[in-house]
Amino acid sequence: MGYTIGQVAKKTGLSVHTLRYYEKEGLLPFIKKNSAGLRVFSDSDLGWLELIECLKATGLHLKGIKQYIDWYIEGDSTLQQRLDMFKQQKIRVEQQMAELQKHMNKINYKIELYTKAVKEGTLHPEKETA
Amino acid sequence: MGYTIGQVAKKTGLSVHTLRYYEKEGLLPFIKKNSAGLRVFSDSDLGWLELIECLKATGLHLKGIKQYIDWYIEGDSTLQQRLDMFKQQKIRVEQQMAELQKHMNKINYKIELYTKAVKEGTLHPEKETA
DNA sequence: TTAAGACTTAGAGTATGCTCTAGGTCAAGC
DNA sequence: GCTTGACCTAGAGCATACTCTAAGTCTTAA
Repeated sequence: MGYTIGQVAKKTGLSVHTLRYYEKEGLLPFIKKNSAGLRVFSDSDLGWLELIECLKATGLHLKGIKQYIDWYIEGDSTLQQRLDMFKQQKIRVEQQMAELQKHMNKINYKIELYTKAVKEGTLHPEKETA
Repeated sequence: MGYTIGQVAKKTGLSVHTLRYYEKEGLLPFIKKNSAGLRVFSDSDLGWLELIECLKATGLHLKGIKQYIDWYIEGDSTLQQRLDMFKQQKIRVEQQMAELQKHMNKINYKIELYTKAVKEGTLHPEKETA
């Protein structure tokens, strides 16, 4: 039930460097080291990495993620802060989804436009810029 | 039908510095300058800025955006490349949407979990890590 | 006519998030 | 015993995308 840093790198797609960097930044405070000083990642550590990815991908910086982890370590006195953070994050994701849909519409329009243009061999720039 | 750089900054939320930076990087090659050397942004330039934002927000780097603009300038011989780029971008957006939905699920789960925990005054860490 | 305020260029500086290097330890296999 | 390969630390270096500074111009209004 323990993984080396190399195994975790393969599993997650993160580099060994990045994993060490995350630990240095306080994002992986639960990793054990064995007698030889080697990191031993547990399944729970993999869970933390998943959460880090989730928060990062939804717009939180490493600092914000560290804040959450610090709250987690602090214990039950920070439950409300953590809940608020996830609620805030939810709002962000909803905004991101709406934005993404708008961008998708624009891209679909461009695909239509360029599909026609490729067929005709020319784009009429007086009708379409950008 | 012309805007100063300051007006465009206000309209778009980008900084004056960023607008000049974009121009320097070749992302705004159609901006005119008046006799005093001041930039005069047209509505078409605002359109380009919208497209830049769209491509940036969907994962293209400024280099990739510049590539598109260079193709645009090159003319009809690059119609296929431009179409392919938008198609590629569409695939990316679809992936991003799927990812975002997964993250949303995780966040919703956390909100449920922490809502309960706040009510009860404690989170049971043996059941939930990260 | 002079001061404010928005603009100009060239180029330096910064924040974020890696990414790599140097120099070293340790365990396994030939 | 020696090499290989994965690991270690500390710290330097890098890419991206800004962000700011210095020094100067131009327009407008008191």
